[in-house]
Amino acid sequence: MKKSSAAIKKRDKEALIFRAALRMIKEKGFHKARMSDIAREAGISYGLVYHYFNNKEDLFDAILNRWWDGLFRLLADVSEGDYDVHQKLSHIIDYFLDTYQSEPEMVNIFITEISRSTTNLTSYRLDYFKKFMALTEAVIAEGQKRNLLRTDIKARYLTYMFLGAVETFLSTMVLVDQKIKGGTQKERIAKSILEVFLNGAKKQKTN
Amino acid sequence: MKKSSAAIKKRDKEALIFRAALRMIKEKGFHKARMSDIAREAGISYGLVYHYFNNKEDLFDAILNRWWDGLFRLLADVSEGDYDVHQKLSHIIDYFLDTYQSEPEMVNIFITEISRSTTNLTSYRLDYFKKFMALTEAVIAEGQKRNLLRTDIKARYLTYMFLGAVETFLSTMVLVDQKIKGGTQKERIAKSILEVFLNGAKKQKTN
Amino acid sequence: MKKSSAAIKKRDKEALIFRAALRMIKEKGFHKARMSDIAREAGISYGLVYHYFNNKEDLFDAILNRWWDGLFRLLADVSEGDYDVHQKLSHIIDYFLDTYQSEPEMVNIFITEISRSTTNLTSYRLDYFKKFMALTEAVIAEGQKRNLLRTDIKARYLTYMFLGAVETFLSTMVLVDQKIKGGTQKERIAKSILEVFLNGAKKQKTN
Amino acid sequence: MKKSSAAIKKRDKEALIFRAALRMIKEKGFHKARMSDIAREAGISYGLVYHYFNNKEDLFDAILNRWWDGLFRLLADVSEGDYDVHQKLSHIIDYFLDTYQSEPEMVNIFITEISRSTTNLTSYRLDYFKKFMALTEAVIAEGQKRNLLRTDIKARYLTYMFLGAVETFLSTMVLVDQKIKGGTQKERIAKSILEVFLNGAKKQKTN
DNA sequence: TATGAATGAGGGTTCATTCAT
DNA sequence: AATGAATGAACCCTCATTCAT
Repeated sequence: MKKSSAAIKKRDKEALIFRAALRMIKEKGFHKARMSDIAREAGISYGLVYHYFNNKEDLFDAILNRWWDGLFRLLADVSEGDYDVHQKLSHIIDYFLDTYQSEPEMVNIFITEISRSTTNLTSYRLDYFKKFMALTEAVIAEGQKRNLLRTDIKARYLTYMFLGAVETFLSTMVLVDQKIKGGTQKERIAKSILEVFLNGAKKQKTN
Repeated sequence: MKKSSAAIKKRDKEALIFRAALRMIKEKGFHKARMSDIAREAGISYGLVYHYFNNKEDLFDAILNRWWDGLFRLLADVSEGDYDVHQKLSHIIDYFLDTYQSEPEMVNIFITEISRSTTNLTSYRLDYFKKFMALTEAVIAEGQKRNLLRTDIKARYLTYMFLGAVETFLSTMVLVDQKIKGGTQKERIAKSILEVFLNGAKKQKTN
Repeated sequence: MKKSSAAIKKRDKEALIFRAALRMIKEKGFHKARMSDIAREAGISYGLVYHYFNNKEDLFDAILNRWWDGLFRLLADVSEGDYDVHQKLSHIIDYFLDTYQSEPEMVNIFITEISRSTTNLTSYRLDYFKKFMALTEAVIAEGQKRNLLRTDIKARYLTYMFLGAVETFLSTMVLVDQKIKGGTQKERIAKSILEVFLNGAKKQKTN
Repeated sequence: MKKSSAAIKKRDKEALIFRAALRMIKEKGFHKARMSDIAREAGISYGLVYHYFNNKEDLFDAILNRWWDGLFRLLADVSEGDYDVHQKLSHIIDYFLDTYQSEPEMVNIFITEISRSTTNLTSYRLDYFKKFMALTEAVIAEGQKRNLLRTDIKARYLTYMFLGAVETFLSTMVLVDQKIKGGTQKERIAKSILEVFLNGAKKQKTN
């Protein structure tokens, strides 16, 4: 009992620091977030952070791993599931928007420090990114094979279009620190992204 | 005469430092690019940088201003010009892709340090970003008014879709340091973006 | 009974830590040997070290005391014993070489951290060193008085010569972490030291 | 002119820091001597030390290199010179004693941080030490070959005896921070070392 | 203009020591 | 006795910025 309760405590403190790091890195960016900021935010002493994480880089990696783990799990679920492309893409969109609601800092960091930052980009981090692109591209390509998506445009390009749309919605919300108000707004955004991606922005003549 | 030639010299040296800063910030990011790196890259002593720019922040602002100036000029030209939406959007896409070809560092910095970075974001920098969004949105909204774009989706959302596509194409190229090979590839990318944005990714039944 | 068995246990744990400290200090030096290293080496938690030793300095002192105690006991035995100088010096040499065989860490620490280190030198530690020198000098001086050693050179200088030889043999072995292989090598070394110290390095004419 | 005078200034400041480092490392040892101590001792600001030396380790290496350079030069001179063994050994002794008079900190550091410290011992530093031993041994071995030194004891052991004597004289002086008073004391010490090393400590019967 | 020496405020990390359990 | 979480004072090093020349 003692051991497991201590283990739980250890986990808790780790999570405490983890969340404080999320907040501070979101607020100041990885570079400007000082270890002392994180410690203060977590309400603990300076040195204790180093009890739980080897160094700043490791703490950052822990955050990245959590992000990628969640995303890859979702992509695996989606890939394996028996959905058509529209549903799969819909799930992906939902995942991003849901995560943005439940863990805005996480998404913020993904957008600002991972998705677009060459600065923090070590090669293995780039690999994660490529894997993410590739998995999404696989979904798109499968849609093309099943004749659900146009084939006159490379799957890769369609992927850019799709993820670009998702990211920019998120980016803008991140940039202005916008909150998604309730489920309705989220659904409207999700629907818009999917709609335009699938059917385009052009006014149909027959409308 | 002397004066003006001195002025030209001053301009030249300023430009020299400016370009060196572009390269270094692209390579290392704003935070990790040291003033001494920039000076070395420019082939001058690092004290001299301070003759031409008050400090690192100012140097960065100079870069941002040049970027925004170019972009706003383009948007102004496009807005005032007598084009339909498709052409206007096409011009915007071309501007980004052309600039990426002629000044890849500039676009790189826009993507990594401006577009997505909350870290470097002072409020006046955010204002520039909002203005950029607003101008693009105006183009889109005008397209809706002229019945060329669907109206069941907010102009803002369509704007996100459009810019998201552009940005993600650029981002990916930036991320892997990809060069655009010749005009054909550029045209194919431009066409893809516009095509999908306007007509969607869905395979048409009657095709 | 309980008490004494507890006392024995206490002694045991103390000895455990002591030996671990010996090994780690030998390996890393006093400064670089962390309390946590010592605890890990001893197989206990690092808080526990502080139950047995007040602090790192005290732990170090415990080591020094053990060293000096052994050495002073030997010197006392030798001084009081009814040996001639040659035998006395021979015993001193043997003591060092024997200890190097049985407790190489101890000798290592003596050489690297005590004998030559002004860094770890508090004044009372210097006193020990002076006492050691003085006791050895007494042996030498007695040899001079008994007309067994030359008197045209100060006893102090002869002492330096003698101890210098012993120390350098040990130092070199310590430096390259050399093991003394068997009793023969030890005897040869001991003989060499004594021989050269007493009779010099010069080739005798009559040889 | 300007350049060379600047170069001289640079050298001067470097030497200033070098000497301050010598003093502080002598006083506190390499580990306890802080970079800030050295800067203060040199009368300059903290960061300037890093203008002249990359880091603490480099500063230490600069000291070591100066020491070994001097010593190896002496040994080369001695080896190549047309002296007999006695004179050669005499020159080596003189070098140590002279250096101790002119640069006591240097010798102190050699004794405390190099000669006996396994802590600061990287492999290339050990190599220097071995080279030093080997060069001295070569002198001794040559003496044996020319029938000037006894051959019944390994050259290596004789070398230990010789260097041990020198080092212990120096060590003791270093330990008690003793100054060599004038040339006479130095000569007496030098004579004692050589005398005892060559002819031994034993009282000659025929005296 | 131009140089690069000089400054010093940080910030990351280590580790002896204390303390609650 | 025993654990290891918690603390925080040091200490190394970086780098934007200033300044004498």
